[in-house]
Amino acid sequence: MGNMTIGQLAKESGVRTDTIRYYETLKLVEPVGRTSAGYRLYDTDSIERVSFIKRAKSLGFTLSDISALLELKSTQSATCQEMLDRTEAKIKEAKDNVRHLKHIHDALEKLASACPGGDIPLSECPILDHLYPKNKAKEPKS
Amino acid sequence: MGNMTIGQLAKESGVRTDTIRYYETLKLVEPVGRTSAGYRLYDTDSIERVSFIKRAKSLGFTLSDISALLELKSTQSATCQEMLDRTEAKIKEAKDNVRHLKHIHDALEKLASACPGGDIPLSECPILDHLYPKNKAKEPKS
DNA sequence: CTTGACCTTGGAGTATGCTCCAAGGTGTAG
DNA sequence: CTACACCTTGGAGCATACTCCAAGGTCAAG
Repeated sequence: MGNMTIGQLAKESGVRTDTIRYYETLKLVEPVGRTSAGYRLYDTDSIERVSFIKRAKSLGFTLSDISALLELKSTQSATCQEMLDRTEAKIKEAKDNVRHLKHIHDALEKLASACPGGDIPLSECPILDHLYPKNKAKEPKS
Repeated sequence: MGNMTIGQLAKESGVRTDTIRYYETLKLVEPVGRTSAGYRLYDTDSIERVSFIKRAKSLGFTLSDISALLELKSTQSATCQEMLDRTEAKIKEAKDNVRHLKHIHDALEKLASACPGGDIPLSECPILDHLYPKNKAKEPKS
């Protein structure tokens, strides 16, 4: 086997040739061989492997995570539990990120709802005043 | 005014001196003057300004956004509406990010719930099979 | 006068995941 | 034989927001 050049693998997997070569430097993919001229050769398994990287990435796994997953996969004694553990760690990460972003979102919403918008001068904007509270610092109630 | 060195400003604002100098290269802060020896001098306004950057950053504004906000702030004719617009753009960004992360989260949850975990060999793991579906490709039902 | 904490500048390094480039070799169609 | 598309390598660049370093000047205490 070894019926595909890097360009063809790129087309099949939807990943650029440069990216595939970059993945090779990270030992995520390896050509199955080389032509006499030095061209990398790949087979259908390579497509699966590159597609796997793509899918895992879309689920939030970093290339470093993926490297670990591929190592795990090639370990004879590896169990489902280990895969589940990694997945759950990623779920926790996603949850934490969602929580953080929601916090930001809510704070922004709160600010926005306090702002009347329109042609009111910026110096009286409650959003800006919250962020940069030096405006109208003190102004006796007289 | 100009009663503070960069180290004191750092302490007051909770931002490192290096970071303040970095912000200076981006024109986000400027010392109000220099000593005869060339030391940067700041005043209490500088604390407000650096604190503003810190707060805006915590709400998801990038340094580039913040640069634009500061420019807006120094514009005479600026209105509340412009601040509100920027805030709402950030809200949309946050929403989009939350949506994306939730999507990832849900996909991961779904995978995790299909996985029994335990000592089952990885070759039979439904998570891995989803990501790298070459396992047990075909196996007649015999 | 020395020590030590502070300040200066310019530039390099970190992390992530590519993306692009130059200079050259290869392979195929007409 | 000549295009032209493809392949090779090594290395640089991008974006973001710092962070650290070296080599040197400054300042206050003892």
